[in-house]
Parts: sequence; C-alpha cells; structure tokens
Amino acid sequence: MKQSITTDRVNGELRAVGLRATTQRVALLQALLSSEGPVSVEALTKVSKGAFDLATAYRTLDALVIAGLAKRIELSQGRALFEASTEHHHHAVCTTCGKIKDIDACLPHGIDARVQKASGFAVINEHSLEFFGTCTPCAKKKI
Amino acid sequence: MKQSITTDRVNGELRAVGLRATTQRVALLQALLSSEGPVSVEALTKVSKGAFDLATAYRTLDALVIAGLAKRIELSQGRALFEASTEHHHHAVCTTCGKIKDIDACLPHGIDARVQKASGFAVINEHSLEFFGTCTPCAKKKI
DNA sequence: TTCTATGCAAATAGTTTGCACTAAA
DNA sequence: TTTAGTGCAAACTATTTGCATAGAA
Repeated sequence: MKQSITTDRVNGELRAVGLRATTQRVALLQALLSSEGPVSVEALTKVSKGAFDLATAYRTLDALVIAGLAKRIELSQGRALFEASTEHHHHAVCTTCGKIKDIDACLPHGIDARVQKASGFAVINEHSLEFFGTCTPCAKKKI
Repeated sequence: MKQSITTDRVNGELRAVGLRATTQRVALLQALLSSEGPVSVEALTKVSKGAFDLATAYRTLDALVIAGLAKRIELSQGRALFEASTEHHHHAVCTTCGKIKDIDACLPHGIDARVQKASGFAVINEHSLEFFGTCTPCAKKKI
C-alpha cells in the first residue's frame, strides 16, 4: 500500500475528466491508486467491503482508461489487469506464482521513433515491455 | 507467404519432439510456418480446407508451445495469437486495423540480466516488447 | 493391436449488454 | 428534475474438458 489516497483527491480527479464521482467509482479508483501493481477486475470489486457489481467495474474501468486515469494491461492469458496511470514503466512477471513487479523504464530514448522508421508505420506512440522469469521466493521453493 | 514448407519437413519436426504426425497437426504447423506474422486460432483452423476442430487446434497449439515449436502471444485483449518459433523478435501493432508487423530485435544486449538485478528476481529469461501505433494505410485513410 | 489424437457437445471463464431503477449534479 | 451510473440477469466469446471413436505407430 502506498500512502493513503484521500477521497477528496479521487473525487477531484474524476470530476476533472468529466465523470460523476459515484461511490463505486471513488472506491474503485482509490483501490487502483492504492495497489502496488496491476490488479484484476475481480480483485478490485472486492477491495471495498461493499463489493460492487462486476459489470460496473468493467464499465468504470473502461471509462477510466478512456479518460487516461487507468491503463489496461495484457499479461495473463485471458484475464485483464488494470493499473493507475503513473509514469511510464514496465513489469517483471513471475511465471510460477504470477507476482508482478514494476520495473522503471530502461529503454533507450527515441526507440519508438526508430521502430517507426524500421516498421514503415506512420506512427508509433506506445510500447509495452514485459519481462518474465522466476521471483526469488519461488526459486527457493524449487530447490 | 514464405517459401513453401514441405510436408516432410513438418513431419520430421513433429516427430523430433515426440508428437505423432497426424494430418491435422501437419496442416496446422504448416499453416503456422507459412504465415507472415502471429495468427489467431480461428484463422489457423480455416487455412486447410478440411477445416478441423477448434478444440483440436487448441490442444495441438498447446503441445507445440510446450515442445518449443510455437509461441503464444498476448496482444489483442481476449484473443490468443500464435506464431512459429523463429529467432527472437518483436511486433508493431496497428491499433486501427490490427495489422501486425514483425520487428527485428533492437533491445540492448544483456537487458534481461540488468532487469534481473533491478527487479530482485532470481531469473529473468524472457521478455516481450510490442509497439503500438498506426500503419501507413490507416494513417492515409484518416486524412 | 495399442494408445494417442480427434470430433462433438457440453461446460467454463471472462467480459459485455439490455433494461428498469437509483442517485449524482 | 434530469441524465448518467448501477445492479441484475441474460447474452457472448474465447477456451477447455469429457468421452466415445478414429487413426498413427
């Protein structure tokens, strides 16, 4: 858990992007901002005790992604993960237990531009970089 | 289409990894080897006219991935793509039309090792790097 | 002949949608 | 009061699984 996120701040962020600050949205965005790494939709609905509907969670997350407050991540096959929009970074995924750790960016600057030339694409404006391996606890268990 | 892949070669590759060379597997692996980039499971079953069952395709692809002959790729949300195992490379994805283009590797050597240190993971043995943007045809249509 | 692989159909899992109702603004 | 957002249930899509049968070795 990072430092606690005030309801007021979340309220403001929602309104700033033109979304009504409903109880559910505040709870969801708060949960998103408070979690260490990418979270599953199911996990998000359970964070606040007054667990809200899955459909609401999906709709809200879509809205947050469009508003630029959240990012959708494709890591696990067939289960979407979401994280709050923070500065650009990458992830290390443990292929044994599924744990995900944030990794600070370390790609050479201008790589998007270089790939743009190499690919013949008109625009390259985003990239995802994920690392896979075994975390230390899992590695120890295997010995 | 790359140069045509002989049935014999595919037969051999399958047997080499201990898989029976059934009609379906040969057709599927041949289709995989012949396609330019990542392909969906549905597309693979339709390549050979004697379209075979989806369940068979999934089971076969699993076996091929385990055997190291194929790779599973998570790009589009909720639809798995597969490609034949070739040398390490990355992809550029057009977020408008979905077209995928292979990109030759361009990450600094030793990056896995560096991330291994930075992440505290015991092992980092794989990474995926995907670029997103707009391909030239799509960019022109938008003007 | 033996045993793995296939096809079919049913079962899951994750996600999306329609609609009447609730609650922000 | 107005209109966007929610819950519930049903619909969908991609993928998986059980089981009897076909076919590779």
